[in-house]
Amino acid sequence: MNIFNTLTRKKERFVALQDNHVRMYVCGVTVYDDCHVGHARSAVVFDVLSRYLQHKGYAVTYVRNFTDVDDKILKKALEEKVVWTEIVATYIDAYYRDMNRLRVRIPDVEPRATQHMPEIIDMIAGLIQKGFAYQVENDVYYDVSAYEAYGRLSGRKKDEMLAGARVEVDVRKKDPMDFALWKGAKAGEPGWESPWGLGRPGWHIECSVMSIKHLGEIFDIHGGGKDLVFPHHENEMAQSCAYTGQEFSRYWVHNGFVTIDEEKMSKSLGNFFTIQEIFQKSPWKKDEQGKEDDVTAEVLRYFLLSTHYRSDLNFSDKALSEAKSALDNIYSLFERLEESGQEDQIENSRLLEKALAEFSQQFEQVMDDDLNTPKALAEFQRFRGEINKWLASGGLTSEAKTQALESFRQFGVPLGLFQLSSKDWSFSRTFDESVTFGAIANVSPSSVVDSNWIEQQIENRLQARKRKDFATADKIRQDLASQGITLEDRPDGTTRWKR
RNA sequence: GGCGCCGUACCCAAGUGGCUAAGGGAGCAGUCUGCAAAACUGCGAUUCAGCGGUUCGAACCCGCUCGGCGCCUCCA
Repeated sequence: MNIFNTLTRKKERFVALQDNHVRMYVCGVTVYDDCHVGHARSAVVFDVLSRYLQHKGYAVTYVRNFTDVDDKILKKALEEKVVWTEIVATYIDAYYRDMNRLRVRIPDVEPRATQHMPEIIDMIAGLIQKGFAYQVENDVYYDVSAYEAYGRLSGRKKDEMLAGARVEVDVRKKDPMDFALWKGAKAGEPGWESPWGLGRPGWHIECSVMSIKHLGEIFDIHGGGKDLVFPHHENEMAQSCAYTGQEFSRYWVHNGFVTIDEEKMSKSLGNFFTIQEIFQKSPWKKDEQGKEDDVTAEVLRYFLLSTHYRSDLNFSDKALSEAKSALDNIYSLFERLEESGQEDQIENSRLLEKALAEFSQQFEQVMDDDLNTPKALAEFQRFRGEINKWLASGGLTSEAKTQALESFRQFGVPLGLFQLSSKDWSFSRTFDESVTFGAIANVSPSSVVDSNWIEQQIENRLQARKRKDFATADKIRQDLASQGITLEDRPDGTTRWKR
């Protein structure tokens, strides 16, 4: 497959370092707050990358870290007046909760900075020894002037960046671009024993240490959001290459932002939605059995994959409901494919086989092209259209239907889509257009009109229809409609309602 | 100030040198239905922000202009 490499700024043919084994490292999160949709995107994108590599037959070793000691965590602990480790525990739990709901697979290794202190200290000591780092009081800095390739990943030159640097420069640093490898502990801060006194690692060093430890000095893929390109990944690469004297990651993969009104979703702008609140406010919630999140997760994943991973993606209620509508079509096809077929429709069934071969070939081709998930979804939709036409013109054999359904499920696996039962999906149709993820806080739509009363009205209407008293039946429908409730009569005689 | 990305139908979004410019949403029409809803079918850009250039040929390459965004500071 081909993948866009930030390092070379072009699509490159992906060749694994070792036969069919792919080693990938993705920067996870700093656990000091709930994750928002931007984090969800990154998680889903790399989830799909790892799934697709597996689909292609690679064995994948996927490492994703937790940054579990850092300034933001300590700040949060002070604000909340709790021990910093409690902040870490709380948000790691929250992270797992969100990732599970999004059906993001758990990586093979999830290392934490605090569990790698001896290795971190070793690497820093090694960098000092090789002349790439220097100590100032209780801090250690990486010396960018000792590493001439600095700026290679992000495509910038040290001098050019200086012009616009808006940061207050620590005068003790040799070069303003030098960054901390080790930070001496100030009073009240946690610290680990080191040759430079009590302290904690700088942000970038942990990823170098943990990727090298778990994947080796050279590995295949290093990923993250595009905001990590500079300075995080630039620094990681500089210190790793300086330390090992070799290449570090061979392919650097970065996903685009999630935006709100075309502006980057971020904590500082305050324009973010947490994954948790998306699920809580979801209009597609079901009330029973803990399955309530499946539909929302499916919608969110479809939405996140409907734009190419390197482009920015604008988040809105409208975009989510469009994803829901697109999925409705797929799942309603599933319902029809689950019904028994017409055994004499051999010709259509033969055409289906041909279309299926073409679909699977197209799917791989577009996914091979830098993980073109929007096009992959378009291929699914196109295939759906073809099947519908055969279904409308005579039908398909039961065998063909089963085969078609299984293809959707099989090729849905790399995307983490199309795995729900059509039944679970169809009973989720409770979309309420008045629900706005941002505006409506804790108003449950069902609190407006009592559902028991609605059920009673539906029963009354059913009786009226049985007597062929359509005037009464229609009046009941209209009354409900005036309160924003739509009724839907099913072929099996039951009536479904939605607000 | 430096570096970079983007601008495709009413909306979202693929396509990045040559077959009819994918797909989804919305809309409209039809099928189905007691009526509806849902679903299904059909319709929909002579045109790709604007201008100029390269080329036998450009939405795709080059230049300029306009508009939007990002990184250079913690950030997925």
